[in-house]
Amino acid sequence: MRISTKGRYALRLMIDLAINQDNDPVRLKDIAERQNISVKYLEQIISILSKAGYVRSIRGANGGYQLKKKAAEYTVGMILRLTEGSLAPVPCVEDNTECERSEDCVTVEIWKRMNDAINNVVDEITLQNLVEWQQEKKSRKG
Amino acid sequence: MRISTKGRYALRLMIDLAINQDNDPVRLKDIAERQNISVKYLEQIISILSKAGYVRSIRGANGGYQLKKKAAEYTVGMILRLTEGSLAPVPCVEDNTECERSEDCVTVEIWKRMNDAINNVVDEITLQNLVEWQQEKKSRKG
DNA sequence: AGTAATCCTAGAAGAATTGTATGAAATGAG
DNA sequence: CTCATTTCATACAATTCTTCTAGGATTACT
Repeated sequence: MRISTKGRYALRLMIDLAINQDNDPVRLKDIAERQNISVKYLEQIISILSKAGYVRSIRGANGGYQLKKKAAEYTVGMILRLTEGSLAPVPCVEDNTECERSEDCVTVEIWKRMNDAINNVVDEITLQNLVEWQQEKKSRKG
Repeated sequence: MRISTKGRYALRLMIDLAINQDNDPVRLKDIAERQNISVKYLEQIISILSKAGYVRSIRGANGGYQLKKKAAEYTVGMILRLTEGSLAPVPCVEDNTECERSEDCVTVEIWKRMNDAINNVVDEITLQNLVEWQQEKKSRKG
């Protein structure tokens, strides 16, 4: 049960955007270097974030990306669900689609609790939290 | 981030074994019918459980499988981890293998919390709990 | 001996993951 | 206007994972 690189890279991308959010838009090229991810793969990932309206893109020379809203307004859950598709351990707990075995199914109680536990974590952590953790870590190091 | 059929079937298999645990060993054929899973796939799954010592197998005619221990002694976590491989959202939190980015990594905090949350759920639910839930459900249904 | 069960290994079809590759479109700079 | 730089769009390819199916070997009860 793994989070894929897509979701993990999306998080790092968003953190990078949040940290390097000055006046100028941030180029994918720079993010790619800092995060050690290929530009081409990042393009695909940010395209998802862009279509969802999470980031603003500026095309052409001196172009790049910016967060649309403040870092505190993005939760980890929003970002992961968007890029990963779903965080539910089984399909039936994410959209309450009943399966044909639901009459006899006891395991669904496991998945519900698991789902709640996961959501509790990812919906409570914001991008802002991550930025602060990053800065604390940096200051302790340096 | 899904639990695969392997893990889900393993759970249903173990629940079925726990419920139909009388004197006689339970045949895969019967479990397959009750759970609507192919015998051949069940063979592979129970082989994992058997090698781990979770079930006892009796070969030959009138053979089948039995739980080795009491249902209360198996947690959902034990069964899922065995069959799924790992429940950790990323590799680095399951065995504390440091990745080369750990110096700068803030997302690891997310994965740690997620991991703890998941483990909290699966390690607290026992096979016995599931059996009881099943029976309650059945009695409510009539 | 025959039947019914587990045991073992191989493999196959399809989907998901993790990217690359190619080029088009937009835009600022000179 | 042209060039360099950047985003945008789409295709596809290699690898792994998932989800089984198949065939036969082994064991043991009757």
